[in-house]
Amino acid sequence: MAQRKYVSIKEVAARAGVSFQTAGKVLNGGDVRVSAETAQRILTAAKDLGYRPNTIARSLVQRTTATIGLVASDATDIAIAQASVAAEQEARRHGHSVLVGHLAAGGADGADIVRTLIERRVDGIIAAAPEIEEDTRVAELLRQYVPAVSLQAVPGGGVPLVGSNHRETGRLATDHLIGLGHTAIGTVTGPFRRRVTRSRLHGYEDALRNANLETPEDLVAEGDWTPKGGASATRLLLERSPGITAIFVHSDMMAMGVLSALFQAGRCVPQDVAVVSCDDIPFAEYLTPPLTTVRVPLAETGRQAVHLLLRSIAGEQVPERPPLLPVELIVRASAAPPRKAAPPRKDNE
Amino acid sequence: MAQRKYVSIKEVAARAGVSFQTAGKVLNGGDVRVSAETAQRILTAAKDLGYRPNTIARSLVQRTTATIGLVASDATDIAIAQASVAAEQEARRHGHSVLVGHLAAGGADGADIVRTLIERRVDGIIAAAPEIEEDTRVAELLRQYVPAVSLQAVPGGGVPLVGSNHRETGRLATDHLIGLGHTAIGTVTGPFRRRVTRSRLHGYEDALRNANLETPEDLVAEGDWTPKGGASATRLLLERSPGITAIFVHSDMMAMGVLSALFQAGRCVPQDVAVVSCDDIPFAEYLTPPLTTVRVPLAETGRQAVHLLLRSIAGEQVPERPPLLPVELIVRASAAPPRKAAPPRKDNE
DNA sequence: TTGTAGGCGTTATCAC
DNA sequence: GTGATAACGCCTACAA
Repeated sequence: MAQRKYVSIKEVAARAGVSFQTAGKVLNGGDVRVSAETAQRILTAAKDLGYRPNTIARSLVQRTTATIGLVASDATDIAIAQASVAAEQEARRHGHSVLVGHLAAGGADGADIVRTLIERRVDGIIAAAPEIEEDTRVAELLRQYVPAVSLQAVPGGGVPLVGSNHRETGRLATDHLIGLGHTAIGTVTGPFRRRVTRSRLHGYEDALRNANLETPEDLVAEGDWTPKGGASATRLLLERSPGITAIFVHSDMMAMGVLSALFQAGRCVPQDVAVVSCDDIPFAEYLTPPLTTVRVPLAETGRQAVHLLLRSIAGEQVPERPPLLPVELIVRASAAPPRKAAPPRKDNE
Repeated sequence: MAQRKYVSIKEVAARAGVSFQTAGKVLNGGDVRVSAETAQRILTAAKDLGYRPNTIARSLVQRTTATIGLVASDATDIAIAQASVAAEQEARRHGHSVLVGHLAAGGADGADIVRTLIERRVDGIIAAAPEIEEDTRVAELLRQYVPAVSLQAVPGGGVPLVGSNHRETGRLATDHLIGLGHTAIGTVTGPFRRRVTRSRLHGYEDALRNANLETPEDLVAEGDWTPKGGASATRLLLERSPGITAIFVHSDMMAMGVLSALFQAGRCVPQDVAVVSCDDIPFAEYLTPPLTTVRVPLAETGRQAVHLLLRSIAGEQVPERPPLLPVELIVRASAAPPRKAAPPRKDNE
């Protein structure tokens, strides 16, 4: 806590008996045309003094901060956390630091966060927060000032979008359920306003349609990505359609709530109700029962976002719609064929 | 993507027909002694041009960045994520931005991350990564350059420590189990090297000792904070001490693995084995069964870290050991009294 | 009320 | 090889 004042390049130079420009060359600039001996003198002087380069000053003259901004969800949602941690690590591997801003509940402060990032002159911004999907002010800022990459739709476009095929995800999950022999398949969705939700819902409908199954509205219940929301959506579903034998859930986090609500309603998973979800968060396999889910490459998405952004920062032209990352069904224990002759139990309701 | 060049205060001034210093006054400096009319002219000029103050330049002269650095764990661990998100939000509420660095697996890069933060001249650093508990290089940097606050022990001290009473946590959990009538109580711990682990273990032993119960080494199995580690520790425990009727787990994340392993071994929770854990992560109540756990105020810890750090940055003297945050037992369904006459089942093993 | 001078720590350019 | 000179965008005096 001795709050030692930072020593500048000049003090190092003085101690080494050279001009500060020379010191600068050996301490930072790559093209060192300095005699080995003076270089050494400068280096030891720097070490003695505990010199730390001042990136702020460097940024000022070079007009680049080697920093990227990350706007993320509240990150109670593990899926987002996965992506953002991976993004940060990847950025650092490429010599960049990351300035984060987590949206408050509701996400109304998205524009404030982005503005701050811009004022700090980040070289680029990654948006990883479904909440700002409809925020036109954020979109505006993202387009106008720095290169940006988004993990969700940006109103008005103009910002490259990375992610996976959500419709395919919904289809894959539902197909699996259909393949097992289910016909009464409900779904617990994300918020309807979210594009991910609608895409996954489309995938779900695609699958049902292909199998000539109906999709009555009773089979769809809206959640909010939280376990709690998943649980209440499930209760609603059971109430409206007690005959349901399978549920496609739009996220693993909600699936926890679904499992919990099912358990409390006395329905066994997978015997009474089969559950398939999306994401494959790290502990999906440790739920009871282990979750059958469609793996979404979250970490990889974060990394790809960084790569695209770095290319964009470097002045390269990057596609606004790079190829979607592949998803994959991970079969575990939460989905099984429906009970043959046994009609759904009516008790516990 | 039009990469508009940033406009500087000079261009704004030119457009408003004043000197750039005057423009500076109204755009930033608080003490505006400028006529309302010119001020207005400057403001509109700024808006027209899309002026964004350059924090970098400001930082250079003011020698403060209004940025704090956060060194965090890989954050697959939700507990850490909770604290760090809360910290970031709180920092922002106080006008500070947050530069994060997530340790890679193993945490060997702690010093690199801190060095980067220092070179970026963060005003202070929060360390939230158990992995660096023994890293003396990190400790050195933390002491030497900027105010810092840590959520875990720092070798050599000199850095204020925030957190909760881990020993009390262990005691509370174990006492609950004892109160329910259990006598064969095992524990799945964090890594032994970690101080948290040892403290919680001490709490566990305190409780057992007070109840005149033995603590054979067989009852202790080491985990690694992950569900997977929790699961294997549990299997080990069941193998060594099949008669166990209760388990105290050192984290909710591991508890998921414990629950899972117990389920697979055919032991019902809580009837056959009672489980009490620590943390109370957001979805603890949605596990099957809902987890009885000792709540650790993770978010609050993050916030307190920010408060302390901000005070320290302001030059205030802060205590190296501020009061520990209180923990609280949350009773849910994963712990019940042991079966009376029924000896532990031997099948499935 | 407004403008001028000087400097924050660095890098870049170009003499010496 | 080395060192002047200038600039990056802003702020804090202080002078007009």
